[in-house]
Amino acid sequence: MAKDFQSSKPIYIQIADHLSSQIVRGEMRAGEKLPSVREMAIQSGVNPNTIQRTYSEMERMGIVETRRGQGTFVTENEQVLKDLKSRLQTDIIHSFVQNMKDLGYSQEEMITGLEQYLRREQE
Amino acid sequence: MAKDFQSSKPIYIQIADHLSSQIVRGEMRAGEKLPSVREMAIQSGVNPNTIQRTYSEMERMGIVETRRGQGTFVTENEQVLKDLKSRLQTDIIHSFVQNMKDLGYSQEEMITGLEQYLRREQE
Amino acid sequence: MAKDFQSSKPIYIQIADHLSSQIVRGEMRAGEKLPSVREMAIQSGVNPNTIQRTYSEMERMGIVETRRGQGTFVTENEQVLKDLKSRLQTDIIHSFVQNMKDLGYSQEEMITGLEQYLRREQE
Amino acid sequence: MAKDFQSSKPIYIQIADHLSSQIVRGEMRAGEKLPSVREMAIQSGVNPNTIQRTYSEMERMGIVETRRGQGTFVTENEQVLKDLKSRLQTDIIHSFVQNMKDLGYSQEEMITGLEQYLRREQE
DNA sequence: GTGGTCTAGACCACA
DNA sequence: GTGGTCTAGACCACG
Repeated sequence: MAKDFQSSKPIYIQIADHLSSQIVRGEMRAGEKLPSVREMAIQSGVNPNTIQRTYSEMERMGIVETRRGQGTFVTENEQVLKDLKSRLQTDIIHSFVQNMKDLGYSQEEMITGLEQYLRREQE
Repeated sequence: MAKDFQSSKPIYIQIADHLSSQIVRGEMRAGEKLPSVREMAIQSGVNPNTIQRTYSEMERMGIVETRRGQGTFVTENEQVLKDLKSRLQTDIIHSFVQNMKDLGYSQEEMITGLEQYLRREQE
Repeated sequence: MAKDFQSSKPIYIQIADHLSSQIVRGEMRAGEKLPSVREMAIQSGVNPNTIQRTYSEMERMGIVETRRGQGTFVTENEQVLKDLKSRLQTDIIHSFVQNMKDLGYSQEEMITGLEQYLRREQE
Repeated sequence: MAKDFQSSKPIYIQIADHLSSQIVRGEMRAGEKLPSVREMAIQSGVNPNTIQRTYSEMERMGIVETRRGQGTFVTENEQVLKDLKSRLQTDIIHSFVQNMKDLGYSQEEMITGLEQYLRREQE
């Protein structure tokens, strides 16, 4: 049972994001079966309806396919997964740059700021 | 009237973020008076309650001070503003690094990814 | 209270279809406010959650926009409504033609079959 | 193995519809033997239970008859097959007219719309 | 007041 | 067993 959700985002989105990360990182392969709605609900310590919603959302995005009576599977369309990864990456970078720009940082400052942060983190 | 809010974040937060950016960038100076709630509401095309909430939130963070009968002012405590800028910057970098890590990127990939993005943007 | 739903399709889809028809037929105009979730739930004799789902689905399709704390409105993007109407019409005709073809009917037979049906209906 | 089922309809219905079309079009004649459940399952790449259900459904509608130990056969009652065809046709036309009416089209517009669609298709 | 999320528990169709 | 729908009732953030 893992119940560490931040209150800001909906739980069903947080779980979807988490699963998407796993898929994008290759921890779950194309065609692989996801835990059943009920099982995942127990694992995550939430109501099955919430997982249902997670899976629906992911299906809507094409990340996952459901086969009736069989379960939910990572899409076998590798192109979708590739696109997903690059889209996610671009979104993250884009919002980073946007936010830094709003704060008045130049492009150089963004890079040095990031490098400093990473150096500090390594210690 | 400017009504271009993205649906994801609460409007009162979006406005607070926008004002904070202006202050941090130095477009609004310490001690400067902000528009009245009513005026700001008209400018933004938004319900005065929403602006009220924006100002309350910013006061809670120590960014602005309200003086009864006079209005709302950017804090004159320069230290707070400095801290604000560095905190905002750290938050942005932190969430960037976290998100990229979730996608499976290494520290080097984060930097090169950012550099590529910026290079592409310049063209 | 109106509870005449066919069992085959999900209720939330049937309601969405019904609302879409009304919008497409011009009975609801662009920008017009839909009944609140709770009110619509009472009108339709279903649970508010079901209407919630109806509205979400319609928003996903771009037919409707929700403004926080204000309600749900028919989109003001007239182009979307035009496209919707033509898409719905094409879909209907397409599946009609496909089904008739599967039964072995020629194009002429489809038209005469339809004309006969309509003539019979008028009496 | 043919696994191209649209997700909306149950698979066993899709197969039943497909078989019914073949029978109505005369590709399968009265009294002809259908593939065994097991064989059909392999052909369709589907669970035998699903085919079983298809055949049951078709027997319920009087389209096929199962003879113990021999298999499943298209009914030899030609009247049933005639009725089936006309019933299927009427159903298709009926739902077409109903749907078009819901969209606000007049009878004339239904016919011209259909004619236009067919003309476009021919090119 | 509005829409959005979540839980609990139930029932159904499908494979 | 699987996913999908629905109800009942609750709580929350937003405007």
